[in-house]
Amino acid sequence: MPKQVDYEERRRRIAEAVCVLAGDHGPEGVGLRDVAARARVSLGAVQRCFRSKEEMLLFAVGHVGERVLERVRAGEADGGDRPGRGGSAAAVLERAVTEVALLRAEHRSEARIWLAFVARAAVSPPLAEALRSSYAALEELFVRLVAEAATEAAHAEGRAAGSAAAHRREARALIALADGLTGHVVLGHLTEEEAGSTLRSQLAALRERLGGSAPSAGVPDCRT
Amino acid sequence: MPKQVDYEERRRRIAEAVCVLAGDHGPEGVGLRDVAARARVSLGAVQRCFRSKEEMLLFAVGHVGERVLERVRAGEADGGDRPGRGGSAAAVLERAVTEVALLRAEHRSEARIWLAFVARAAVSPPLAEALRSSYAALEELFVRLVAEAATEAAHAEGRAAGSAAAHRREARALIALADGLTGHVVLGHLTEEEAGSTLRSQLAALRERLGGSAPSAGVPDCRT
DNA sequence: CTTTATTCGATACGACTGTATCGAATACGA
DNA sequence: TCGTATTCGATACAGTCGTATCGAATAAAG
Repeated sequence: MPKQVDYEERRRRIAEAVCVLAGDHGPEGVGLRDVAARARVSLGAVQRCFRSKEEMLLFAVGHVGERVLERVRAGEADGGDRPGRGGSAAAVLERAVTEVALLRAEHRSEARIWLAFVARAAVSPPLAEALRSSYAALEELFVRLVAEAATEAAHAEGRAAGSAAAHRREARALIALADGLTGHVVLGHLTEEEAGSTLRSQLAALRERLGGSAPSAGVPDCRT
Repeated sequence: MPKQVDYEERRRRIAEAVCVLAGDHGPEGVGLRDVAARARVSLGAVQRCFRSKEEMLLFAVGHVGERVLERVRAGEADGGDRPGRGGSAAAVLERAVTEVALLRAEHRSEARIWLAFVARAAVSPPLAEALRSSYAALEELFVRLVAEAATEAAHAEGRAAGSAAAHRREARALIALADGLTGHVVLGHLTEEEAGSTLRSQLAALRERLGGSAPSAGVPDCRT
């Protein structure tokens, strides 16, 4: 038998290279040769790892999606384990949506890649399918977070939490808002701070809503 | 002199062809030859109209942006002229944001194009500049609409309208929400109806917020 | 050591791409 | 009517793309 290689590790490394290049030139702008050079492997190696370019891009977008979802879950665990500390359900939700929005400069590259892949998905059905499953998982996670925040708020004020349908609508709105803000920051229409402020103000409004009909005098509204 | 042609008309026709093709294969996927064939002109004619492909794409995205903004303004005029009818400021705002979200199936192509161009703008600075100016205009328009809706609601309840900064934040959130929903519909993660419902429920929440701190018992919440 | 299955890097190929060039056709000004 | 400036469509060109192919190198099995 020939020299045995760790294909998984290699695929990951190639995916990493794809991400870097796709962030700089868009998914269509990356060539297999550039990827190979960036990943320090030969063109043939790339070809043996992925049957086609499309398959490579598919793997790469899954890679990014997993990383983001992983960070979201990590933030959930940090705040959710000790529900008495500063990590209330509302705080966990805020951290999650901030993570998804990819506002921080260090994640700007991921934001560009994600945006580019979403756009390309409008053309490539298999890519669309991959992204749909990512969003489906994200939505379920957010529905749960919203519901938890709602019961928390409702319990504090002695009211009933909203319906599951309402929670789902709020979750969808949050994800869409985060995605939209991501695009606006990548575009340069909004700065990182402006987008963050917008996001936080909407979260504050959501908290008020979830608490029941009581307007709640002292909600900390974030000015900017 | 040679046969004189209407360049403006030709550029528009070419831009139309670019839009159709870019909607199907993405902006990178359109070739000058395909554009020429679609617009029923020769390759040379396209080259004479636009110095380069980039310039052509720039013109095309401006074309789309103008069409959308035009529709938004048209909806504004329809509802704003008679502020006693069903066209309250809030209704005008709703129509505007719905138009921007490009949810209707007949505008799906425009939605795909816009998404693709936003993604490409992350790579092409001149394209980003063009889109930024489009968003800047859109934001000013929405700030105005939100402010009008706020004064309307505040007057009805005898309270003071919010600050200009608050209105701007709401406007930005609305645009981002609309953009995010556009993407989710194009992707197939949400149906047109789901996105519309999400949008309307957020608008209802915004109306409550703008009315002052009174929770207002009978706001028509739209279930889905 | 020999055999054999597998991976290696390189190179070849055909199909595009955007751009440049060019002679013919055209229609106005003199 | 002649001259000329301009537009026309076609073709040439250099480059890149993704993919296919191929002999050499490699390492486990017999």
